[in-house]
Amino acid sequence: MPELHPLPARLKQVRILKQLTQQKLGELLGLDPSNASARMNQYERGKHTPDFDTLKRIANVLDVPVAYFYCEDELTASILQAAEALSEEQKLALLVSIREMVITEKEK
Amino acid sequence: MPELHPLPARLKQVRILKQLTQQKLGELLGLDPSNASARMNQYERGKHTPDFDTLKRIANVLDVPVAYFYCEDELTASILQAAEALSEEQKLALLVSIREMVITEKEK
DNA sequence: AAGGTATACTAAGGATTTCTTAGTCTGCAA
DNA sequence: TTGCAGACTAAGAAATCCTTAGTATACCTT
Repeated sequence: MPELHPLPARLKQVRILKQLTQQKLGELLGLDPSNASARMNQYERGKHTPDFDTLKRIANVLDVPVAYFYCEDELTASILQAAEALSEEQKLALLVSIREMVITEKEK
Repeated sequence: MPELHPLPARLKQVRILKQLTQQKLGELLGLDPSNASARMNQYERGKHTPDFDTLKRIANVLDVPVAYFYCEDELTASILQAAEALSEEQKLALLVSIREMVITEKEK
């Protein structure tokens, strides 16, 4: 099994949502305009994987956390993205409530 | 700025928590025992970054989601790890409640 | 229909990074 | 002080990514 990387699908989805072309997105990251399209296409088709620095810039431009591109299920990806907007305090409260949910489920 | 990769710190933390040596963890992933220690050390010191397949096997052995290694703050990493134990239904409920939290915060 | 344009996509080689090998270094216990 | 476990590293071999130079596809416009 060659384990499928979640990045290509997530990248495409968010890029389309933000109405950017592969070329334009690449330029916004600061890639050389002469190869921005080629590189972004390679990432989006899963041909190659960006290094962390590039990944971070992609995440910044698309306004999602870096970890978003590594979420293996859709729902977890959405949770992560939504949680980004929370304050530290709210995140802590969230963590506590998730742990309660887990305990509650076990008791069933 | 060379953007710091979150993986080294997270990897070390979970490995220690599970009381594994770099060598032993590498072997559990299926790395060649003759270089398991060297490779795990390189990942943990941030000298090199594992490819997705290796990352996935590390995540499996340590029982955390792959995205955990890409979370840039501690709290978000914990949220992600905790959320793993939830059912699809519970995740959906969680997503809804996060979105409510965001709206509530805005109203202040 | 033909030509133009925008976007997506790709092969191939040079550039860069990782993996393997063969160790050294550090701390601690006998 | 010797031995051992665990952490760590340099350097070359091997693998992967980046750059170049395009082709492919869909959709307009004339």
